[in-house]
Amino acid sequence: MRPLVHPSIEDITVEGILHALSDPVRAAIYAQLAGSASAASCSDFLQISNRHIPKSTLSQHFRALREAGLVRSERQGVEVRNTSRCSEIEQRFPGLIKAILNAHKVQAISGLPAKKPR
Amino acid sequence: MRPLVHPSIEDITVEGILHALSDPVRAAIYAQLAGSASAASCSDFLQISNRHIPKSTLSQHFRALREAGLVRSERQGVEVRNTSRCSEIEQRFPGLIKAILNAHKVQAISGLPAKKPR
DNA sequence: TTCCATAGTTCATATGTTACGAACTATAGG
DNA sequence: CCTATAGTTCGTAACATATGAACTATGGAA
Repeated sequence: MRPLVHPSIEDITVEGILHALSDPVRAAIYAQLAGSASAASCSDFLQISNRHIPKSTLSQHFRALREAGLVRSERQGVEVRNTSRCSEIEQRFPGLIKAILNAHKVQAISGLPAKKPR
Repeated sequence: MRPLVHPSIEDITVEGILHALSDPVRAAIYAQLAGSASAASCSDFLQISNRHIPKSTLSQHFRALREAGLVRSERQGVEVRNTSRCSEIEQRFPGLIKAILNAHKVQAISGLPAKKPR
């Protein structure tokens, strides 16, 4: 099995970041990771998605995030802990991640059903 | 021939924007349009690219930008003038476009070849 | 009006990318 | 060594993209 490979900070591209986060599943995973600042395993998201996303697909999504340089994955015992590389990316592309996460938040709020007046 | 179709501002999604701008050609076109604030035709970019990009491909790129809600295209005589919808998007997703364009600029300066993500 | 040039779109298709079940690998704990 | 858990890899079907060829739209000239 190949070792988990990560791009160095200078090999991270805007195109790669945008492509990775243009998928709603990956955006949700990344928002979770970046928001909580704590590591999370692949199977944590299997639970969150209520097992609607096959684990092979989830594994590929994590690989995409990893290869775009968005997350760092490290094996810890039987599972793989993923942490966001947001502080590194913030250094290279200031404001980018914050703007994208905020936009996703705005969109989530706007998509909510209008509240019925009482 | 179908009329040029544009999403209304509330139908524009972050995913759509990120996907559209994750392509280096589209990102370059959009940066040009957003930067100059003036309209530009499809064939202007044919010139700029030194005809290395086929016009059918360019046409599809403009369609992608249009359908993502990033540009507005209007026929004016024989050509189609494209303008950036950045002020509308700024209202819906504050700071998003600026952060992305700035990140592309940072990357261009850092000298990395704009590689297309898989 | 007919013809032509320019600008762009659409179509067919070849090539590339993604999703997901099945089979596999890795690790920990009996 | 056996089993369970966590995740990866592989094969392939479904979907997406790039591009040449054919088409449409518009304006101007003959």
